[in-house]
Amino acid sequence: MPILKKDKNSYHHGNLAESLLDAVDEIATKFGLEAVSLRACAKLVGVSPSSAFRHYSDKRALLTAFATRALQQLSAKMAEASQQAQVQDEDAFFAVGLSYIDFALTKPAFFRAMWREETIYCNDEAYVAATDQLSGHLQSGFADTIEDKDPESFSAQELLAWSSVHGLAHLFVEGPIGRGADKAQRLQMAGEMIRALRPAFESSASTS
Amino acid sequence: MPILKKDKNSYHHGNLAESLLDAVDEIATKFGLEAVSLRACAKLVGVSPSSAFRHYSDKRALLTAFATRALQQLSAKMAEASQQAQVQDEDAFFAVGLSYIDFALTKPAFFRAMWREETIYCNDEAYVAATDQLSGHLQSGFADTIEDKDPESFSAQELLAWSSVHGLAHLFVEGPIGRGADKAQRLQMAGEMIRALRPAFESSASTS
DNA sequence: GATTAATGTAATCACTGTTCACATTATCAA
DNA sequence: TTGATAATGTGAACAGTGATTACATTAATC
Repeated sequence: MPILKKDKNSYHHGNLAESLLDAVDEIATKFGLEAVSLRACAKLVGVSPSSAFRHYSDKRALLTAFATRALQQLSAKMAEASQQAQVQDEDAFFAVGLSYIDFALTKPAFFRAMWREETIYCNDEAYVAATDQLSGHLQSGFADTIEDKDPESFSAQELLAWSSVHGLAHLFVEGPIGRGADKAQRLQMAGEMIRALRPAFESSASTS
Repeated sequence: MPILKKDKNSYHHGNLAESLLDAVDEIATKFGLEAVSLRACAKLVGVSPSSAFRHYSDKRALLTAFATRALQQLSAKMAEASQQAQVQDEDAFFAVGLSYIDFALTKPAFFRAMWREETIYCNDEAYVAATDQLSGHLQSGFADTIEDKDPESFSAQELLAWSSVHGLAHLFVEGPIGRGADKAQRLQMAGEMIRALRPAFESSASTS
């Protein structure tokens, strides 16, 4: 279990950088991403507001670290889904895509934090690495042959795969789609959408 | 031309509600959506900060109105693209989808403002109407038969159409895709993605 | 022309991110 | 062990934020 609140009698916290991320997690989950403030995080951890700046140059840097952690969590879920699908000899992309959307539905505040150029430092080394890892999981789930491919280049079909899954996830979280539906129904919709995508992948000779 | 700055000698502005939206437009375009503050808007219009609250109950209400206006602008672009495609006997969905992505690339701050549940009142009547109109344009561009359909229900293919186009637009604006590319190159990528989507629409009997 | 509603203002509030001088503690060489 | 130094946390301050309130000015209406 992570240290969140500081021992009141000790001057040093011991693990403040991590604990601040946990605080962002907790506040964002409970009250939304907009409710995350440095001061609220510091109070939750039991530390003065200014201490945060010893570990993060900015609020933006803190949110960047949080986004990076969220991306890694999503990557782990996708890897798990992919592995499980291969064991059970099921469609790997279906499983990976569904886990992507499931994550967005389960942790909407995390999903929001991941993709926000104005609130994070999107050229941060760790953040970029995390997005690369993510796209790698999608690509390998999509066509499980390629591994060492240039993460910058996407084929039209790979672009389509990521875009459609990401788009539905985002429309669920921020848009008008699926407003009246619960999570199970939304996952059902997602499954049908991914299935409808299959014909686009089978005729591999369609792209010039 | 819209009234932005108030006549300095007159007490009343005359068109403050609209002008505040123009101010949001200008600031968001120049300095990003995060830079939009009520006070900055008021200053730009030449009016005291508190006057904004006579026209908008909230900052959130102002941003809701702005998002609504942006949605209407996007709808207009899509309608135009659809019409032009039909005149030239081209693929309507291709044109509509491309114009969706083009809008996101041209006015990223507007696109950001549209989809942000925590910063707008997403149950606002006008906002909901604007999203309905938007989805209608996508549906009619996708299959130009349906018109009076329930905007709440999407077929798997319609879901796929919106999600993929929206997803790529969002990944361009907030994500790591197309970082090194300029606008023309990104539109090229978008065109290829939409083309790759076609096989999913041709076999209409694929859905149960 | 007087009354009333609409609209803009100034002062003020709690809260935010951020900085800086300072306090406390950990680390490590002598 | 001691003492120097780096690391880490604190308290007080700053300007900027959204929001509220009592008040000022103007437009609309009868």
